[in-house]
Amino acid sequence: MTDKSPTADRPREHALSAGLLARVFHQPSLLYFNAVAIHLSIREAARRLNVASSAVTRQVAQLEDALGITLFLRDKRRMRLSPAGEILFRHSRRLAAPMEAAVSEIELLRGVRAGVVRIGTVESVGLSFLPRLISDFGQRYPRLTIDLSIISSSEVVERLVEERIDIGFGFISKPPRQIDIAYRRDVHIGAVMVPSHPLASAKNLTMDQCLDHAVAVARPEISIREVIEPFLRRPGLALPPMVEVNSIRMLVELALGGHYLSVMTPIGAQNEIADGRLIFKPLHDPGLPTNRFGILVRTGSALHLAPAIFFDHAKSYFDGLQLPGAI
Amino acid sequence: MTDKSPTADRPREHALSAGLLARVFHQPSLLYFNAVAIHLSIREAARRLNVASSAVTRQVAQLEDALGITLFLRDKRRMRLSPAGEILFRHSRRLAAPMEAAVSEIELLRGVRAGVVRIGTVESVGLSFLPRLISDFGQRYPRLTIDLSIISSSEVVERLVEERIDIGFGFISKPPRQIDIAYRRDVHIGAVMVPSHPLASAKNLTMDQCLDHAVAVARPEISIREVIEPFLRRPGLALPPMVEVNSIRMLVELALGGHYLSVMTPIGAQNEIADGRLIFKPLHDPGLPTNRFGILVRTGSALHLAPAIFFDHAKSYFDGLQLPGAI
DNA sequence: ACTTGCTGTTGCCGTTTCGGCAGCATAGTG
DNA sequence: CACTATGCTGCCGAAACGGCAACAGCAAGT
Repeated sequence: MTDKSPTADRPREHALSAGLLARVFHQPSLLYFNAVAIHLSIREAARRLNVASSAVTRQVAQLEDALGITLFLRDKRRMRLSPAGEILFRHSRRLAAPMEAAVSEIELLRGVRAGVVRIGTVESVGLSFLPRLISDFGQRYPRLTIDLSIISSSEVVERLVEERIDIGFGFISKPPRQIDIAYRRDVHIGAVMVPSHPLASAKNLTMDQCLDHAVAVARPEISIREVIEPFLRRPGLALPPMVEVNSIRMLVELALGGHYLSVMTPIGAQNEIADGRLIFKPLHDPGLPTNRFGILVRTGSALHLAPAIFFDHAKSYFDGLQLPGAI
Repeated sequence: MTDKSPTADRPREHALSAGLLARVFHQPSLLYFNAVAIHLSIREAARRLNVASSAVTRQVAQLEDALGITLFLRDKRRMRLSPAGEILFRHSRRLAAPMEAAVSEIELLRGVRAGVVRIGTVESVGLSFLPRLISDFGQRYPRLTIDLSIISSSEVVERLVEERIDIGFGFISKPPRQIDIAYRRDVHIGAVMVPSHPLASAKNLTMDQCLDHAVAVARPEISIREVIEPFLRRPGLALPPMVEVNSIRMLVELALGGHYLSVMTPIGAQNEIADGRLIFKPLHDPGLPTNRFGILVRTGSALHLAPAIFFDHAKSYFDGLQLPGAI
């Protein structure tokens, strides 16, 4: 009797071959049709399939009857695909991939098959979302290795182009041609501060108001800085003392200290925002763009199985996430 | 007995439904698995499938045995998909499309189904390649209507963006974001002239040499003109008398006249080149780009069936074509 | 012209698979 | 407690599959 415990499987003595998968999923008439289409001979197809030629003849005829379509032209001793047969043959080639992909993914799931996903992420995403995402994923796919690098946005792009990572997480608004933002969420830029900050109750907060106070911002090598740079100005007035740091985590800590107001997205501070220790107020400066969070892959080339599964997993994860500050 | 004449079909009294196609192509175990995955109940799946629940139970169990995988978790009276079952279920959704597409295309082929392809093309391609291409296509798909417009390259792009045509043929090197060059061939730009022209025996012909003679070129609204414009210069010397026309056909006629040398690609003159009345000599000016011939579609949105089939047909046609002047 | 070897198809039959019916054990609901 | 629902199993008849033998017709070799 079958074992009913979760994820218990029914061990097979042999791996699942493409031929066996075909027999499991598809009708013999389709299999025999494909074999005849390949060999253009009933007898040769029968030999390859290890069945009698009469079985092949009957199955093909039954398929033609069922569809009401002539699939082969019988020309003396030769079989030729009819135009309709060519069409069916061409489309039926697309049936193998889903089933083989399903089985491969199931084997990954069961730990029968191993794999590696190489990830590059900016710190704010890496420290906030990926731990949970990767933990969920690792439990589900125990034989998968995850190779994670916390790097800058520009280095995410660089490593993707150089094929040193498979998937990138970062804030990039204009990637190079070789990179595709396969998933994107736009997030407001704003001020993160303690609830007791003087600006905590301000309506329609602007950068100019922020600059009346001590401000912490990211250094130029962090991509958000490029976005807010044009707004770090106040004509005719001196800028306040600012702290420039190269860590979003440090911006959060500075805001927690109470003295500084940190200019950032809420990503990286969502825990503190959720439990009330910090608040996030979007900036309303005209022309201030949102920050574009994205999951990045290389353009064109299909992901290998493990990174593809991880990508789907990450996409579903973020789809179901109430991203703070999201539009 | 079946009619063996070419393209004779076996008429059916009813159209082919998705359900019937599923039964024709796929094993009942997969069909019943999918039904249970949808309804999470053996009895409900059985009702929808119009079979006994025992049949469903057995087919699902046989699939699990065949694959060596547990697909459902039986929780008292409830069925839940196992992780492996979720994977198979997700991938099996991709099986319907190829078979339904095959049947739809076959119905187009048989004239059971009608369709329209709206095409926009530049004159040079429209008059030279498309007549044969469309003739072949029309014979194969008798119920398809082809709506052809001969327009400028820029208008090809414009009409694609406005969804007034489905497929465009033209020379565009930098399409807007909404347009994809789904197929491209690069073609040399050069001089078309009669064999008796003084430059007919020139080696490594340049624009400067051409400008020693009477030259015919395209007007600015034809895209090739933009490409060659920077080369229509000779510092310190006067330009020769030039004819500017808005018809590639006219360029060919002018070249045939013997007096003019026409600056163009060989597309539009390939018949005259093939039979020796004209010759084509590529220009060797440093920095002169090739001209990019392309089949254009709208980015992202999938083509409807008829345009998709026409696109495949056109692609195969050009793949098998010895395009004169091609790189 | 004859012979041999190949093709696809058809008749017949045994085996395998499918699915219905009846009944079982168990869980949920009134 | 009674009733209704679930998934599963034993048994059996029907349907489908495929093998064997033979056929008709075509191609190639002698």
